[in-house]
Amino acid sequence: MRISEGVEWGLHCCLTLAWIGDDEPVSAPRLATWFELPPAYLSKCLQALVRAGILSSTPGVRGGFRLARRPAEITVMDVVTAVEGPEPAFRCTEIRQQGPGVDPSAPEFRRPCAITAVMRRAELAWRRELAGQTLADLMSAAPPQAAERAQQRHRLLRG
Amino acid sequence: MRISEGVEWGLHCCLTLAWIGDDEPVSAPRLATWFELPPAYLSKCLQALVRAGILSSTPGVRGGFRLARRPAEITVMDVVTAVEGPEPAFRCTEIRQQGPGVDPSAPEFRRPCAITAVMRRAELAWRRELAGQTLADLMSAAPPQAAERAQQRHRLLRG
DNA sequence: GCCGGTATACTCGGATATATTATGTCCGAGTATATGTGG
DNA sequence: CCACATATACTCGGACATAATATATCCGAGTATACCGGC
Repeated sequence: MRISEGVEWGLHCCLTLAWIGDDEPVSAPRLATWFELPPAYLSKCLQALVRAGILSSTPGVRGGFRLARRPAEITVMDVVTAVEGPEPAFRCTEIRQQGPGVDPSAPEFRRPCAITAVMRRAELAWRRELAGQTLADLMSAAPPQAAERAQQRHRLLRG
Repeated sequence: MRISEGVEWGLHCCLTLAWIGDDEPVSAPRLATWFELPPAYLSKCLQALVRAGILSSTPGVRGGFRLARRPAEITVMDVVTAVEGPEPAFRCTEIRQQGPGVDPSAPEFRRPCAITAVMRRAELAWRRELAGQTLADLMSAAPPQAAERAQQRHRLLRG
């Protein structure tokens, strides 16, 4: 089990965009040099965020990405789901119905097995935590230097 | 993000072993035909459970695996950790310290970033749920037919 | 009939391949800007 | 000097390679059983 790096990248980029504000978009190569990340692959992750409606992209020579909603309306869960996909981490393959001498149409199999129930409940608790934190919460939780650095860098790279 | 199938297999096998009882061990090939799983790979997963102290293995012609502790002393978290490994799912690579014009020795970097904190908290909630459920809980949550089928199959395959 | 030695069949355990997924790269379509030109 | 057409540089977006990991397989070391021969 392993959360892809794109999640971390996406969260940091969203936070950066939140600090910069909506005045003008930031391009993927700029964000990549920002964090020393491979530009093309970061672009791929940002595209996923656009498809999820978290970011909005504007093409053109001064285009780039910006937040599609206000920071208080974007949860960490939204970003994680956008990058990782909506499927649950634990996927029951119903091996309890396999093997010799088992009737898959038995009524006991109408309900999910106890193992799946526990795993789903745990994953729900995980999602609940992530859904309870918005980008606005992260902004206030981070040290002030982080916001300053973001805005400073923005002015710097903007030229 | 995706939990490996070995977790599901390990949990089902542990539950089966709990129902069968400690009177005699069950071999990996037998458990494999049980659930129609690849025997060698299932063996690999069971070995991980042995290394974690969840199962005890006995070699020899009538050997196999059995629970090393009582079902009430084995949590779902134990099994998941044994199969998936102890590392957290989210691994912060500290990209906040990367990029031009950042001093990695700045005091603000002594504390983990807000993103990592949220991800860790969520993962902790996930682990807490899994640690709160033992094999004994699963046994009582499952329908009675499951326990019956396990014992019946055990007698059947034992010959 | 009983005991000891031996061969055997079955077990786990780790080293070795393959498949799938995540990571990384590349190039084309499109757009706002800057430039040059004519009026 | 102003308006317009055009060329351009930069953007996103998706199709195409590579690397890492999960999945699957194989074979060797070891042990309890079963068998066989001797006493």
